[in-house]
Amino acid sequence: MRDGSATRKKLNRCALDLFVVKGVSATTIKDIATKAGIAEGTLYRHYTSKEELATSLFVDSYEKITGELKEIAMSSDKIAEQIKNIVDLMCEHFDDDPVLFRYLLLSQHHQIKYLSNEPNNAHYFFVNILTQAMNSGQVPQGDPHHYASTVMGILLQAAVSRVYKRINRTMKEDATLLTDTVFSALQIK
Amino acid sequence: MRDGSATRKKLNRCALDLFVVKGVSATTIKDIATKAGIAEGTLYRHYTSKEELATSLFVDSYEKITGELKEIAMSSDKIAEQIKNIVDLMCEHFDDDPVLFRYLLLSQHHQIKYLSNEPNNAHYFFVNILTQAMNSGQVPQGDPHHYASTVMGILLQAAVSRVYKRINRTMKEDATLLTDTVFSALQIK
Amino acid sequence: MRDGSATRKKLNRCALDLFVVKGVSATTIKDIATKAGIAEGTLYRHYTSKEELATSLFVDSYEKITGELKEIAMSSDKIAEQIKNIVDLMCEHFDDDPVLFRYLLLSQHHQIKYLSNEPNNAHYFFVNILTQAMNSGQVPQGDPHHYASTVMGILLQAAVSRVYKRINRTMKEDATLLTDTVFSALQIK
Amino acid sequence: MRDGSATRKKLNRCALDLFVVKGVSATTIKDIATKAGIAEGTLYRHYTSKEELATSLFVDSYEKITGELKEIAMSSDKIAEQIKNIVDLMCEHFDDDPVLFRYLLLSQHHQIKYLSNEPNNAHYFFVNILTQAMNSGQVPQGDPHHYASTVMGILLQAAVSRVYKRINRTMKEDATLLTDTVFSALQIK
DNA sequence: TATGAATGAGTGTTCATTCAT
DNA sequence: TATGAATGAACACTCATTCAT
Repeated sequence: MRDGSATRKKLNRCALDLFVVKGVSATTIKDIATKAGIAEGTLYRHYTSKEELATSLFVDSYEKITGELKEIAMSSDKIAEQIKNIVDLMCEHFDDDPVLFRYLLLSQHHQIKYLSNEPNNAHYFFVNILTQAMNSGQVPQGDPHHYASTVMGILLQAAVSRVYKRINRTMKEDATLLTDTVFSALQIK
Repeated sequence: MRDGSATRKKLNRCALDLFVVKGVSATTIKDIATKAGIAEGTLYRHYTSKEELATSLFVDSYEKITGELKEIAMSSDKIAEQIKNIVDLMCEHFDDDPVLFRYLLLSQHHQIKYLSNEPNNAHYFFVNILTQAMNSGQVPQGDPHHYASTVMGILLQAAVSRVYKRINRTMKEDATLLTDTVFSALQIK
Repeated sequence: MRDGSATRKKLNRCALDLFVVKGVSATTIKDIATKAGIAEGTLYRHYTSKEELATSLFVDSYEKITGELKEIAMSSDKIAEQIKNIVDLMCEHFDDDPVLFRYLLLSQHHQIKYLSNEPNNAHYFFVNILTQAMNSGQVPQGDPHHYASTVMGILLQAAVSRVYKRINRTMKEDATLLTDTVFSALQIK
Repeated sequence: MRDGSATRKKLNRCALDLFVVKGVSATTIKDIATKAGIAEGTLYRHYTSKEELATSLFVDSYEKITGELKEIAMSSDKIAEQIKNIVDLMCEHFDDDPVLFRYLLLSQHHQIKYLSNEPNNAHYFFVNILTQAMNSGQVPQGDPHHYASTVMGILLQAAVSRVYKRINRTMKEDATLLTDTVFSALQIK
């Protein structure tokens, strides 16, 4: 499979680029094959359908990131540290591959049903660590879902603002600013 | 039925419902016609194409809301009042027609190019009022784009959290909470 | 039927113009109605279908002209006079309404089956008078179908050449020239 | 079947047959596909649209014939020889593929705009050689457009008469007769 | 593994025709 | 007689998928 893995890599990247720009259903197999420089039939050596390709791109990355988030959560029990580390992680991921990040944002509504464990998503992850932080008095009492929604909103919209070039700094450059904004919003410290 | 205005209303509502659930390109004319109880050809008496229907639904509502935002901005020069009124307005819109609101959220990435005036969108609206507030010392110095992104993130994600039933209160019920969260995030007052 | 006859006249003329430019099947009811300034449904007060309209326009004029040709044939038994009169008649018709004439030319292949009497068409008309002329020694012996084809070819192509502006004189202006050309081709006189 | 050239050939022939009998716009993709024993989508592997197919069938053959006419024109400067060769060529083409010839006749009015060089058509070809012949005294003075129209009319109507079975001899059988008729009409020799 | 011609169900759209007004 | 909104069958065309090579 020396040959196949290079083809698959090119395939994944080209599909991703097109999915982000045109959307999954508006992207055709022909589009992908042409851009990747392969024949249309070749795609079916790697995926059983376009849908499987789209889902695979989403699930693989989403679960990888979610896994990293969980590790971070367990590395500390101070909410300030946890949030700082999460913000750093997301900034790194966004700067590393903004197209992939954007795909995850755009696809979530349609793909989320394919996750191995639905409530295992980012929102519930934040609910968990914020509930713990509330219980240990690090965050004022309140609805943990409202808090989780607030954190995610601030971070995701920061990414969206970069996609639309409303903000031209990297995420990493604003990591501290974002962390502080989340702290303020949640009245931490 | 001499004039087709009732037909058009039914058409718009059914199309909207389907677009939100399945996405625009996955929704077929047949889907819409069947749900609206009209013939497929009838759609074309009202819109020249499915695309025009999708765009029209977006642009009409988006520009209506943007217009209301502008009025609010001019009704006061105190940022706290402005934000309170904006939050109230968005809460009302969401509760009034969550499906429409969700459509606006989902479509923005593909439809935004059809707006009569692109930088006339919500992000730039917030940039403007926050810049004024910064100049008059009501908000600490900082990047107005970061502030705008933060406000939008908090409000939009609050809507998203309701769409996914992570939060089951109405937006209106949380209007004060949301206003306060925005104030905290921006260190107002 | 004071009102109806004016509508019908406008209808006929607009349909004719469009049929000639775009062809019958490429012309839509909407095209015709718009150009004639009437509603789409109104057409069906006058004709049962688009096909009937197209056929009616063809048959009415074609049979009128064929009738006139027959009268000419009986008005003399000298082939030179007959041909001169026929050429004059066709020149007049063409100059009077080139669009109608062109419609007859273009439609003949598809409409000819609707004529009340198929072999009653122009070709067989010429065959008849030329056979008579051959029998009375006014034209050299030969295949009357070849002669008929030759006469029609010369006259019809003269019309075609005007349609395409390759010749800008009226047909009438060339009536004598055309008559003489036919005489030469058939070795009359 | 690795290459689609056999499919394309069958496609072209079946489309041609149908276009001639029913007209281009009345012929459906389904008609063509069924007759050719292929799937509807297959047509689009060879042509981008029905229109392109229709135009391609016309232009390819028309320009091939025009090219041959030009060669003939240069092979001699005696108008009698030129005309004899042209008539022979057209007779051969007609007898070889009457359906194609008929398609060229029927389509010319709508397709002529797609020719690479409009005045490069048969009419202007005749104008050119007849003008030369007039200048060298081989043909009496006169309007070359009238002469060209006459030649084309005689030849094309001879073909039409065969299409409608008014004349049942092949064109080739009448080649000499047609040549002589043209000579008479133009008063050559 | 890779190809790309072929497939055919399904799509958006058209348009002749109907009918309540 | 005239209207024009509504119809729905039919159309041109698309595209995910298959399969012989």
